[in-house]
Amino acid sequence: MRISELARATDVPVATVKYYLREGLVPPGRLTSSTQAQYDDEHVARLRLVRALLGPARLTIAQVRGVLAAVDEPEPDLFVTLGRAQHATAPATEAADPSPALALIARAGWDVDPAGPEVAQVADALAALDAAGFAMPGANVDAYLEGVGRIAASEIDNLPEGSAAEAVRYAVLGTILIEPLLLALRRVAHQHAARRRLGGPSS
Amino acid sequence: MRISELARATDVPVATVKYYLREGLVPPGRLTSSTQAQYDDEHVARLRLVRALLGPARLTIAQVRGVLAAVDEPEPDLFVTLGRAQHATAPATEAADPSPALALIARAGWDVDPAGPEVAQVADALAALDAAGFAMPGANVDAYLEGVGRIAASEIDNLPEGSAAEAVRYAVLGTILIEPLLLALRRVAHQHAARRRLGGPSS
DNA sequence: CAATAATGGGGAGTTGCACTATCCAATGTC
DNA sequence: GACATTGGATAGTGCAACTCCCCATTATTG
Repeated sequence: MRISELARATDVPVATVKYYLREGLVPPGRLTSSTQAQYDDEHVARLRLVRALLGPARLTIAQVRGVLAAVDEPEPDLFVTLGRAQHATAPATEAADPSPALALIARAGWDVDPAGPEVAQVADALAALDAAGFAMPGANVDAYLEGVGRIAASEIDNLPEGSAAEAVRYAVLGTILIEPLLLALRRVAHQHAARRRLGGPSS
Repeated sequence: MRISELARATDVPVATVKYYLREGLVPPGRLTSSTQAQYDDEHVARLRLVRALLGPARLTIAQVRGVLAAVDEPEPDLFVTLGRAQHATAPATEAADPSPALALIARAGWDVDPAGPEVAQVADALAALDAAGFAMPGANVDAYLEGVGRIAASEIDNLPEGSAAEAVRYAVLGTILIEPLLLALRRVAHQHAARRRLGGPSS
């Protein structure tokens, strides 16, 4: 298919497709002449993925580039690849004090790299809560650790068995793309729980 | 304190404080003359809150305005207030098909307003996953519902008992400010679970 | 086969947002 | 009384993500 068909198939303006091509988010088509290139279903899929990462997942162009690089990498080591994708999506951290984060993680009994960017993100999140003057009710902490632990365990358990590349794709994209769903579900669950406790209008 | 002290206390440039005043995110100080106003600790707290919402929580100025309006409202009905804050932070939804979202919610057994913005957000998130060509392993769905349900139930159970205003503040801010923490914790939990299953390097 | 439309490629312009800089007259401070 | 600071307002900046436009070269069509 030509670029205009690719654009129509994904509902993305042609100019924007060209922009993504320039930015290297979508691989170039197969040139059949100096003014013609062929695109296929993989380009369609890639373009949709880019849109999802830029839209709902709210990544920047540079972050998308990093994530795609990690996915495209035929790296056999899932650990290394996941780490690279994490690093690509991690916002510039400003080195908050990691000790509260480490205390949390110790409480959960998780075995992780204390110096990794994931821990730094937790540290940042805790620092931001603190700076905003928001004291987290201690009773919620265990719920957070258990709920999140349950989710993450299931996700890792259900990684596709097949190729390493497929597992990488699932791990990287699942981490990022599922985030909006989890947050939205939490809000729905809030509504349900609030109704139970506060007796809001029943449906 | 004067504006320069307020700025120093919160580590926000004076020009930016003025900007927030103009935008109505921070209430004006008490004028003592035409070129002097007094600010107090509440202004400091408010300013820090605004920074947290604009920074880690990634809200826009307009969204912050909406959230603060909900928090400031002496509305006794927590339901109405939470709904208003949700609406303020909800990105412009483009009306995805709600049936997959409703199926999910039915599976969880939650009693919620099927036409509310929360459900629409779930619908959008599911549509985005679909558009990106990412098929969620079905086995994870229950983990998502259980994990999120556990978290939300704890949060609602632990709302402060005191004044309605305080409960509103906790509910609104907790919903928004905790999000980065949950996502960061999930990534840490991933690392832990991945180590268990894949035998990554142990710490 | 001539006229029209579309393409790849690339530079420049636009939009939206969150600031940031500058100005000014009126005050506060030393 | 000299100098810095303030509140208030307007204009400008920087960045990210597009979007527009141009051009020489094909493709398509009547």
